[in-house]
Amino acid sequence: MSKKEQIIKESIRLFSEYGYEATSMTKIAEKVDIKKPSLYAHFKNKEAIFYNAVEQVTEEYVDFILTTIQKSRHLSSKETLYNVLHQSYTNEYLLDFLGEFFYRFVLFTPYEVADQIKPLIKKSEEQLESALIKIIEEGQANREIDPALSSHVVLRHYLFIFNNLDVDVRYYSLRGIELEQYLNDIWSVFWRGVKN
Amino acid sequence: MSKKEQIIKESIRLFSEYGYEATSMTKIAEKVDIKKPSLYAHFKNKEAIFYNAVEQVTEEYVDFILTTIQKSRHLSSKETLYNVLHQSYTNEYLLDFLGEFFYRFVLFTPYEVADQIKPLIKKSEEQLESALIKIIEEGQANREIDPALSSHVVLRHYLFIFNNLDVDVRYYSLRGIELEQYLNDIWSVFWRGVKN
DNA sequence: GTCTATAGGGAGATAGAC
DNA sequence: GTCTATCTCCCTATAGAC
Repeated sequence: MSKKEQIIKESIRLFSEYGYEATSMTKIAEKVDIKKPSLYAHFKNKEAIFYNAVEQVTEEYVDFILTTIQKSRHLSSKETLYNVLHQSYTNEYLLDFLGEFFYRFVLFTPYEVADQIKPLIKKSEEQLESALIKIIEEGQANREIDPALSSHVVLRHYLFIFNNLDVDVRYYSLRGIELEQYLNDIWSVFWRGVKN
Repeated sequence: MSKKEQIIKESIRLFSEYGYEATSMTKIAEKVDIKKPSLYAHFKNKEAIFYNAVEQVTEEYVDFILTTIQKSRHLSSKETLYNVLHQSYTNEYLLDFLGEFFYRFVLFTPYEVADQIKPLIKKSEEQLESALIKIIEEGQANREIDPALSSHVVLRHYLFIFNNLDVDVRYYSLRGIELEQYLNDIWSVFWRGVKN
């Protein structure tokens, strides 16, 4: 792994744990075992490191979800929707590094870099939404999901769960069986609420 | 309003907008029209200001919810649960100042002050949960809510909505009719999912 | 309680040798 | 690309006069 890649990798961890302001260039340099000024040979400034970190995280995040959807293509809409949730929350790398970072900065974007990173996040959202709405509409065509419901209402609640489970998982430090139970509780009410 | 109260009031706004680290003592001092060192006549340090801010926000937040529940006592469980959500998200003060602050620091507590403020937040959660579980169990006794569901599963989904709507409202900048629509979409799937 | 002045430290960033 | 040395700025916090 090149120094540049190492810097991104370690900065993702630091930014997620401490936040943007509280992550100093010195700390990043220590993690990749160089001195602070050497960072500037790889990136123009701290904002550039952050931008590259966001870019990598959103790409990996979207890739993971789209791949999971692909793999579930032969299953019912119910199973696909459940799998996407389940896989997202039982994959440790996704949960511990990408997810932590993604949600911290989606929710509370540092002022100085907001303009730069908002387009990156918006793009990732659009990719996910267009993949999910297809599955929901297929489910309605199959009569798995109540066709009387607007597909956008179903998508809205699903995305609501998808996005915010992350918040709860982190907040309550849910792992293993507890996480599984939590996911199933939330899912069961959702599915009762949309099934045909 | 005393200077001390002014400091808390303005610091709540600043902390919510910029976060803990990015809110400096100088900015707080400017907002209350004194010089930075004068702040130290009122509070020991920045952490103390933050602690007092959290304390005030959690108290006002819980008070508001418990009062709303009280006022809805003569209504059905369905109406009470809906009202609590609706009132919380159509009250501007709650949404713009208390909510913004509360969720920012519930989700991403600054390292240095985490140990101090976590008990404050935990207490507020417990107060809300014990009030809500009563309403849900009443609803099951009345046959409004499916008694076959565990009341804790219902509470979990309700709290999930209650807590995380805030995240979405802020993220999508939902206001007025859009917010109303969003709330109703989420509510409709939830109620379909728990009703008898 | 409020001020001016300042200590002391850490931040981001740059210059220039190797 | 990496380093040492350093600049400049802003931070929290304190000393001490009024």
